[in-house]
Amino acid sequence: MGNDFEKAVPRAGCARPKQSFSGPSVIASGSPSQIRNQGRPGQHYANYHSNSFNSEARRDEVQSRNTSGPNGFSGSGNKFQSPTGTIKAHGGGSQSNLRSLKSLQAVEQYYHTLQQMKWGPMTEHVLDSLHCKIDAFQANQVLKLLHDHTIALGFFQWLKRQPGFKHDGHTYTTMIGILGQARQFGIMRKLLEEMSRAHCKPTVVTYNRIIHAYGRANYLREAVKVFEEMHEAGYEPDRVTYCTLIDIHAKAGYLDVAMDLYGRMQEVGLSPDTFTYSAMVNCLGKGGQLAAAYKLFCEMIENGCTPNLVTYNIMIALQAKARNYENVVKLYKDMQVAGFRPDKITYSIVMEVLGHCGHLDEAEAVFVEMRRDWAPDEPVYGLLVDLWGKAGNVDKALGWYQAMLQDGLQPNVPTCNSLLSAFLKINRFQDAYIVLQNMLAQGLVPSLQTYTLLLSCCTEAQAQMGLCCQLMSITGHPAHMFLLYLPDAEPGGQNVRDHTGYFLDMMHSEDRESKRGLMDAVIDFLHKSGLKEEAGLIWEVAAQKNVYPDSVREKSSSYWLINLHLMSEGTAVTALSRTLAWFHRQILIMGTAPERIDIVTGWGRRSRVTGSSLVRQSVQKLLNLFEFPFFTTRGNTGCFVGCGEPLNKWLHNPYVERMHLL
DNA sequence: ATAGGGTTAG
Repeated sequence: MGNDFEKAVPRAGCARPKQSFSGPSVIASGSPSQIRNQGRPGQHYANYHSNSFNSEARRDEVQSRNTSGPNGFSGSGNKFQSPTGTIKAHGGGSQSNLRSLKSLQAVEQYYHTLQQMKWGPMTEHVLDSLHCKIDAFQANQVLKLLHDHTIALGFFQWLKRQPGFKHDGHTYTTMIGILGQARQFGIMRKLLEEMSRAHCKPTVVTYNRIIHAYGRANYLREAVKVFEEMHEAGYEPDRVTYCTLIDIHAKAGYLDVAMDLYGRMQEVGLSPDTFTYSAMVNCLGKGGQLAAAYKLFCEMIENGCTPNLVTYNIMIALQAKARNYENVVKLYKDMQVAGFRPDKITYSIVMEVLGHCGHLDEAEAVFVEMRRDWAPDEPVYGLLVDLWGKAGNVDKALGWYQAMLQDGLQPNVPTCNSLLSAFLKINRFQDAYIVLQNMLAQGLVPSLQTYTLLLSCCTEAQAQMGLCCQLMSITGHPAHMFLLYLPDAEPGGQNVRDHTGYFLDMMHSEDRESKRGLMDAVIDFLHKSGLKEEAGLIWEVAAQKNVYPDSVREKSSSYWLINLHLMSEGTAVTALSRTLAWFHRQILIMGTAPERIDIVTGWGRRSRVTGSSLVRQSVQKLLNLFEFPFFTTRGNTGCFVGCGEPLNKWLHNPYVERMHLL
């Protein structure tokens, strides 16, 4: 099944506004077209992004990126340290230094004016009253500092009306980039057209930004279309174009497409650079091919391409996740020998490793060490909240949450999720309720992860289901409507397929991991609630939509791998049953049968102890019950293998189609 | 003349 999906051109949807279910009545009676027509732009998701990073934090990032070279020294040259970050000023020489200073003042004036307000009729008057001439170069510098797209666009349009001012390719490209990041695709496109009319032809950079914007919002088809458009318009894609395409395809679960692009890039004579290598190392590692990732990392060095801090962080994180601690320590040292000081991300990776090994005190010690070089940010505090919460020590988790507030930081959604999860874990529902209410009161919009952890809790704590449901309901997340109005499966199940399809389309721009997490929780929940037919149908739709790209693949000709490794118990059983049923149908329809099937359960998602996995146990039970002819290989008791004639014979049984109902 | 894009934690 997976192979068909993976081979095909990415089918991740096309660009259209995100929709949200507008209310129960729509869904209850919901024909698909009704839902479509009544959908309105998803406020929910727009908010999520403006909340998850405040502009202060982002500026901080920009600053640290710009100022620290490999050794933490700031670059020399004509740079001014200013409150708005490092701005490279005009030319050289003492005469031009004065000019630079004036130019800088203009940039600062406009920036400070714009930063303080929302865009409104008054803003223009204030800008007019500055009586300060500005050219396209300076305007571009101001634009780069503005993260709010409404303000940026307001300023951009105001500039057009200034006598003597003319936008150029840079200001257009920067504006297009800001709009793209804010997912304002319509306006972005308009501006691209306008650009040609204004005699500023777009460049490769302009196209790259657009491709990136679509890709990060998960509109892969659209991103590829722009890539083709660009080609037809006579532009040659460069390293950045390829790097962007590689990254977005890998993130969306199309690792093979990413690999293919990597090859094509080299065929046209573009050698990979540090960014491209980093992206590739990351996507191989995340795709479960750690050995290949490390090989590429070494190859990169052999080819004379130096890893940067990000590359090291990626490689360290991958080794940490695979629990190869010796490699972690080695890379950590190599990184410092290469002249890079650990940054907040490096420290976070180390802290997380320590936390997961149960050494929370040492994780705290690393926090103290980090503090010597960096001001802790929200994610670092959030990590400690999470680690203590997972360790079951909610007092410590709360302590770190409060330390974060005292440090003047605003909590964000992931951190609240960690705290919420900590309370749920020890069944303190009243406190969980307070956390959730607090989130809402602060204008934080519960995320897919919030809903997912509540639903998982609901599945586990059967006795407290009512309380969990209450919590799920007050999140206001569309996933709740999806579950609440899930219809009973009609024969053939088309109604459930449609319902699920529309929900997943709505969740389009969420990242794949989050979607997988939610679908996993939903399927597990339904399976355990006895709605097995529905669970099976939902799994099929999710698989079709590439939410589980790694679950089924043809390793070599007629040799298939079913990977249940990252799934919950209910999902694993459902996925396995439906996949075997698919093989059954393939035999009947196409006459093609697999020669061998490996069913990999790993140790299961929640197990920390080798060999004691709930997933493995349930899968084995299921296989035994249906007399699936399997054996296990030496050294891997979590892998069930079926092959040859016994497998073929077994797959012919009609009951294979109904396995998931048991 | 000057400037613009892509990679990592939660």
